[in-house]
Amino acid sequence: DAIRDLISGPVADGPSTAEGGLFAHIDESHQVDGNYESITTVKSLKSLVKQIKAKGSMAVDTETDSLSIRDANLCGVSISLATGAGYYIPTRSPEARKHLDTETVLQHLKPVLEDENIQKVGHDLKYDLNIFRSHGIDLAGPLFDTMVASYVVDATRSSHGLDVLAKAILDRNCIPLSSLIGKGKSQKTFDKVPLEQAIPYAAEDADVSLQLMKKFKPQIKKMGLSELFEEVEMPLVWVLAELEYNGINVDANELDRQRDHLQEMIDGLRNEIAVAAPYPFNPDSPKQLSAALFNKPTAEPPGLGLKPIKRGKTGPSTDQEVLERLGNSPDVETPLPQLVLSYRQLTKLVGTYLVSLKDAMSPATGRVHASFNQTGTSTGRLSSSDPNLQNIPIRTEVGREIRRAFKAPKGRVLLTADYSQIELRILAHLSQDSGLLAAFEAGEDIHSAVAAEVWDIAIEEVTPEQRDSAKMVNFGIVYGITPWGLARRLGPDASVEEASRIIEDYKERFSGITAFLDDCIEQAETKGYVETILKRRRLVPQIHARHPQQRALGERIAINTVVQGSAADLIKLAMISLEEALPDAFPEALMLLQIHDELVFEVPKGQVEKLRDLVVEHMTTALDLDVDLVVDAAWSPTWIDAK
DNA sequence: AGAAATCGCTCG
DNA sequence: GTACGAGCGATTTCTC
Repeated sequence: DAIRDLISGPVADGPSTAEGGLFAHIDESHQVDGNYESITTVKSLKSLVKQIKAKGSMAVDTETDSLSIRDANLCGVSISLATGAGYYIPTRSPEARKHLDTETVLQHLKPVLEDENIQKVGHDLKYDLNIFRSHGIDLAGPLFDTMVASYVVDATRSSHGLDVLAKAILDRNCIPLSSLIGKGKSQKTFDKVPLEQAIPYAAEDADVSLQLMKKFKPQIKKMGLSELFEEVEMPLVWVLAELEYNGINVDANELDRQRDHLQEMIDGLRNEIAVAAPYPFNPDSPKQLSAALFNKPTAEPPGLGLKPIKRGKTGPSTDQEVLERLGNSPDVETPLPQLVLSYRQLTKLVGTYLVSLKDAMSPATGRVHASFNQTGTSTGRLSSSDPNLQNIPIRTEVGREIRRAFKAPKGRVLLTADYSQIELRILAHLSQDSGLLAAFEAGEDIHSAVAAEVWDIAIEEVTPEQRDSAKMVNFGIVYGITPWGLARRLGPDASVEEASRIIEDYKERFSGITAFLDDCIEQAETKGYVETILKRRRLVPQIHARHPQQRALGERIAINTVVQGSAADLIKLAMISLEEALPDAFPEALMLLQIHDELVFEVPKGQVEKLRDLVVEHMTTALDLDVDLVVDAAWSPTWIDAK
């Protein structure tokens, strides 16, 4: 039935390009190093399936004609069962007569792919999982994802790409994909690649992944990371695949309305900027703006002669802080700083969100299917890209409006559930600081409670300013506070000495925190790495740097990674247990997004309160900490009102 | 012409 | 030059 879907269903034909032969050669330095064959008959396919069943595990990889899971067509499946060998089973190529069709191939592979007793080894399996799913195959079995394995072993690697790892760990040069499909404008899709080239390239990927697994598996075990890998990161692969497959519904008309509205205001601002400018310049260019503001009137080009406030690598900065200070300065007459601030805010919204979000909508589903990357951060957090749905505006009114375009389908609502003060609660648990634990125990407003301690006053006496300052301190502690950094954020008039005093008082009042921070640094120094609550590791080589500045960074990294990474561990556990509970309890509910301390679901309106109870329960009990976990939940047809 | 670096801004 | 962790768009600079 699912295969019939594939043929007559909504899956569109891949984009076609007319290029051919431009990159037909294979570079000599990537000599094929393995016994790689294609499988093009039912007989040999059946034989392979038999081997897979006997072996009980398989390395697998898919080739497709698109990176976007929702409109990608399968071009072939690679399988490796033994190091140095691999098979490519083409399903879509320029030489269709020479091989089996997609339906036949999947029909024969389905029993082993869906066999929960056959382990699946692969690189970035989340992608293959979704490709199979969109082709009617529900992959099953224990996973070993070599991309994630690399991440668990060393999260700070600059790349966890298969080719990069092959070079670094196996000392092997893989055939570059670009040698098959080209790059840039003339890039073609994999279905246009001749079999002669596709076979060694594709089979090699499965083989190399299998070889990497054999390196990583003992290493993970030796490092004591098997539980993190098997019980958290591998189960999470399924969850993230689900998020990406689900996508989130976006109202294109709402995006267009907002874009048109903002564009009118932008046009107006451009005119005002032109009037205020000493000479015509491009307001999108920081360099030209810098010249317009800070050049002497006699210089070329002529500027307004304002005094630079800070400088970057290439010249005076024109960032938000600088423009705000200029705008607030009584000696500055020009409206230019304020105009550019508004201009930047609006162009940011139009360019980064309104336009690109609409471009990202899948024609097949009308939804946006972002990537949730499992190996993108050094701390254990997820990241999101293509598009990034973890940085949709919320802090300003006009920005927040964008969330109005995120809309549940008819009859359904979006449910958001976010941890309250998660990093400070983690800090309280890890440090066992009596003051912080007591403050959470009492259910007090945490920033006011800290302010009361620091200034030695009753909590009722805390002024809004003191609370704001304490809030800055609380953030700062988790980031690895410095007097200079705190002073900057306390306001334009705050001195470093003042900030130092506050930090001293804080550290005295919360001595358990101080000891914890010192312990993080000491761990980094003695072991070379720090650990989160689930034993996730991050190497901190900066801790032994000779430059004091780099070393100070190492200390801040050590502190922040333990707290931020532990919070990431916690929500990952919650996601896994929720994803397990959902199909039975709420078969119509979908998990859509994770935003570091928040989860977003879509559910029929009538079920939302029951779902909220389940979500809150799983999130608050994901780990048993010495502080209570508090989760705030809200729902609405649109994201903007789910607050 | 395309890649890489820089700047600035969005989020937790 | 400075608080931690990310991704992305526009411009500018570098490289082929």
